Amino acid sequence: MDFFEELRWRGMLQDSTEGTEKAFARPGQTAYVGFDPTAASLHVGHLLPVMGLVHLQRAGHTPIALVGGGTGLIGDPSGKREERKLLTRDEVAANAGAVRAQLEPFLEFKGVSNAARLVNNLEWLGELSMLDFLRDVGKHFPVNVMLRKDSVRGRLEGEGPGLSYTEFSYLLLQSYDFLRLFTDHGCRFQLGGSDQWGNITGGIDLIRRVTGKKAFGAVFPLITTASGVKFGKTEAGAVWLDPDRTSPYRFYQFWMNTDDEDVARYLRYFSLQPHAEIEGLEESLRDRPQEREAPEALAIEMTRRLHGETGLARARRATEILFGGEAIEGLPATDIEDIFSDVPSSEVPASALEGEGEAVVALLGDAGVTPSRGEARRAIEQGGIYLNNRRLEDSRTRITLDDAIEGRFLVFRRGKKRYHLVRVGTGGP
RNA sequence: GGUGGGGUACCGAAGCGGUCAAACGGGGCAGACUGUAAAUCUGCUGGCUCAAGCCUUCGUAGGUUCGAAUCCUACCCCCACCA
Repeated sequence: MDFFEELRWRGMLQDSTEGTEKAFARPGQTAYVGFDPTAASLHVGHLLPVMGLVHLQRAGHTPIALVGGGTGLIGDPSGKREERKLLTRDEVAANAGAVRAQLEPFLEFKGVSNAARLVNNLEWLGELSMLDFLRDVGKHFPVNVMLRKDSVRGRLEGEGPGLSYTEFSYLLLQSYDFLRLFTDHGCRFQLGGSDQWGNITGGIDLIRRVTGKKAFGAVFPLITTASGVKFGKTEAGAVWLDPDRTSPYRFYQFWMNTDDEDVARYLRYFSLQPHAEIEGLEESLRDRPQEREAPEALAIEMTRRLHGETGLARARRATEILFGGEAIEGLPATDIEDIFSDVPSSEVPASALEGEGEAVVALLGDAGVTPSRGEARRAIEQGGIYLNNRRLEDSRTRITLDDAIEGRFLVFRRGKKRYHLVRVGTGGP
């Protein structure tokens, strides 16, 4: 199965420019995707273009991941309603380094003939002189055409502050990137999210005007969720690839919690299992959804790929304890420490729990389990708070050292699955 | 620049001198049901408090009044039509 058929089977092809499929039919093509380092970590929303590169490489082509160390300094107006604040050079450089590391688990960067390459557009954009740029690149961009791009038009017609000259210029920079990759790396293809269509065709036009040659582009669909929430968002915020921001446990849980309606689509997007395997999971989802094979397989595969066997094992272990309904009191404190290392935690001095102890609502409010003491009281009265997996019955309960497991940990749970670990301090104020 | 209409809690939107912490809808949280799903149903949804109650909130700053989200003054910001 060639690259294009693969994308189609996976529902990953939103649109492509004319002739793209035919051009890809020849082996040994090179294609790129750009990632602007606007944050210190990629998040799951970036994963679809990443998977695009993965499938590209598996089909024998050469992927280039372009890190936008230069374009990240400018800011892409595509899909944005408002002008964004500029990041500093240091921020962008730091972010660019992180992006690079996060792509490693997905792509083969060495040891194969079609090894992935990683380039940073700061290499050429950084030394580009304004006058050269305007003469060599700007001359090829009719402003009337630029004004018709959705990314620009949306900002001009919409309400709000419009669009700065800086962001208006973004299209030229990304187009120039494509031109450079075309000439320097023989890269004829650019892939990206559907919001990148305008930028990609801009590059194709530039390549044609400058070199007279043809380049191609294809875009992936916007990932939707059945609940209408933006893909990759949870109550806790974005789901990051960086384990310091989103622990392997929570990353695993994110996939586990995927709506039934979305699981099949996500499997096709993200799973590298054989097609038959994926189809089998789809069948399982359809015929015996209560067994939850499909979301579990998805969670396992994604967590293993990003965080390795160790990360997966920890996530699984914590999941078993946290959702297996086991009594927490029987566990040794050392296990608790390990299992709950991924869960939000706070600390309380042992002295506060001596004697009369502390009112549970004060503890919950101060620890951030609930936003306020009042809400802690309400939650308890509604049966929504658990201590060491046992429901609290009375909002006037006081917590003493006796409640702590081995005198060290209090495991609170809000609702079905939001845990919080309170460590009992060894002393001090 | 002229004329008219607005700015209410997370969002939308009622209220137009006291009974307003503020209707209603959405969102959020919890409970029941389940499969760590969806849908549905129920409850809660400013803070402190066991509670009575107290404190903060209706664009901003003043004022009138026993009492203001509601009336007056100034200011800021939005929207519509006109120029």
